[in-house]
Amino acid sequence: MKRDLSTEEKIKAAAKKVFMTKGFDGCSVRDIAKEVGSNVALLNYYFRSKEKLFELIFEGAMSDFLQAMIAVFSSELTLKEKVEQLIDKEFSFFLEHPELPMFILQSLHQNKNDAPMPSHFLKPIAKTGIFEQFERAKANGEVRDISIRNVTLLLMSNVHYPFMSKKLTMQFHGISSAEFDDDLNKHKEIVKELITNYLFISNTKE
Amino acid sequence: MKRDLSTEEKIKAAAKKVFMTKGFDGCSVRDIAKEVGSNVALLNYYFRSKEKLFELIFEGAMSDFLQAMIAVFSSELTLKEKVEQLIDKEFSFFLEHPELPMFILQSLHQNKNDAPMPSHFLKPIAKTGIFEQFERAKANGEVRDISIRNVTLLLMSNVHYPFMSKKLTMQFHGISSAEFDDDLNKHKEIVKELITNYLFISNTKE
DNA sequence: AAAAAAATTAAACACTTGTTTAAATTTTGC
DNA sequence: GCAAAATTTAAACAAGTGTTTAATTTTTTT
Repeated sequence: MKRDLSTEEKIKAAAKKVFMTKGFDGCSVRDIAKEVGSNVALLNYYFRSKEKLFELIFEGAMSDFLQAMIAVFSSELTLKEKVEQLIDKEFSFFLEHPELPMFILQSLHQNKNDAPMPSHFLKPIAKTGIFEQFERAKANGEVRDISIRNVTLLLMSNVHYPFMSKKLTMQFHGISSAEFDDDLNKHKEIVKELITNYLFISNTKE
Repeated sequence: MKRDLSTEEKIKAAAKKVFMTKGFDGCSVRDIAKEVGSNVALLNYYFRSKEKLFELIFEGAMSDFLQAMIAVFSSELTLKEKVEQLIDKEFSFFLEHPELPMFILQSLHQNKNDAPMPSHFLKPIAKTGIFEQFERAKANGEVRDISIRNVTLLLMSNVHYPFMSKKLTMQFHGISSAEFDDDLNKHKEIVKELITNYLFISNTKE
């Protein structure tokens, strides 16, 4: 019946690596097969088609993408602490998966099928109660009058973009990868101060 | 000798449209030929290859990308005014060319040839004297102690990312395109206040 | 150990890819 | 008006695409 499970996993790992770096259109199934050290038929044996394999990888990436967010929001911290932790956690997460923001946005940008984002990605976030906590803090006057959507946009811009723009920024300033990583660390601290100063009217805890 | 010039321009326009929306890997030369209403051989007659045509489009896009920046920096304004104007101008520019940030970053991300950014893109910026103006303001105590590179990263993050993340954000919050555009406008004002407040040290506060 | 099931392979499928060729058409210079 | 040049076209090219087929090897079950 069942044999070594690792073949299927090996294909997924190879597909993830190749899709992430080259994108769906930028690679062939033979690229992935070569990465596995096997042949193309095996890919379709386990995963029906290139597209199905991609969707699987994409959903996994999307899940990773949101995992850090959910972890922070689920904790028992004040809103300000959560914002600070979120920025810290996301930065360290993306330092280990720097291609993720680009992969997600690029995939959504040119998705042939306009399939909406599965709601099971959003529910866990709503379930953390972060939105209610935010509205409460706003009503209490702890937080500036700003929509949660604009807060999200602010956070995502400052946390995701730097990892997407590494090549552009390095070339723009003529700096090395190491120098860019230094800038990234400074950026993290700047963003933390910048956003908390802007959002939170006083230091009083919730 | 020479005939109607517009054929070459029509091909460039079609190529720009197709490359922008689908990316280099995501389209075929026949897609572009169909957009022109002609056949594939004509593309290579004018532009040798798909790659050469793409490079042309990319350089043009890159030039557009920096044009607003240069225009603002060349003016005779204070640093604070320049920052505010830059944000305004970039937002209205990208409202008309919303695919540009994604196209630039995606193209740089998976450029097979690791050709560096041509220096003739950067010289015009340096030539505006904006860097010197910034260092002077820092020495005068008008501006916080922060590197120009971090200021750039801050500005680009908050100005470019929103346009790249439209699909993600719309799906994330379940909002319409019009609602997103509203958020975008609010974001612009938020970013202006956020960044100027952070960067520029007021006399009273000191 | 034999039979059945699962996993893996090489080869072929039909189709698309970027590019080139050579012929046809249009424009230009005289 | 005519030849030369420039433009446009259809067709072909070899190589690459995702997928399928059928045969082979390996594993599991009996």
